[in-house]
Amino acid sequence: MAHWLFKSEPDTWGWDAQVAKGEAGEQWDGVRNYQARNNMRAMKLGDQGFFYHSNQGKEIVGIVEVCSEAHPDSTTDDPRWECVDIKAVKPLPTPVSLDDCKAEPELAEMVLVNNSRLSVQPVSDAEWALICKMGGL
DNA sequence: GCCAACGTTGGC
DNA sequence: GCCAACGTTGGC
Repeated sequence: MAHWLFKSEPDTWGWDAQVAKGEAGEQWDGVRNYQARNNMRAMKLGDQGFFYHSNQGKEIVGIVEVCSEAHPDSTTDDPRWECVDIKAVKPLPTPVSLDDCKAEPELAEMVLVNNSRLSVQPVSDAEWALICKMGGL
């Protein structure tokens, strides 16, 4: 199973909002970046990802699961943009901050560390396992 | 609030 | 197809 990382500003769409959606989930709309879109196209039902708060907190706060594969983004008429639906699975007992990731040599290659502007990122199996551990899971 | 990094756009 | 200009993102 592939793993991912979704970034959002908590002011706009935070973990609490995601949790409030429950099992129904919510489309991860508003992505206007080809790399991010391509990552979403590659997602399969049941894939899991981290939910990251940018700007405020700058930490991974929870785990989400893809509950609908890529479909047209309903917030635009532009057919280029697609998005997946995700639902909250569980919070991390201990949020893992960007600083924590930077301080961990094994995460030096992480996209979050190297290309923080990409809003939907792939996460390797090793990174996934390590961050879950760091988060107290 | 600033600014560096990055991606996209559009003129040529 | 190149590249300068512009807009956006996100860490600090």
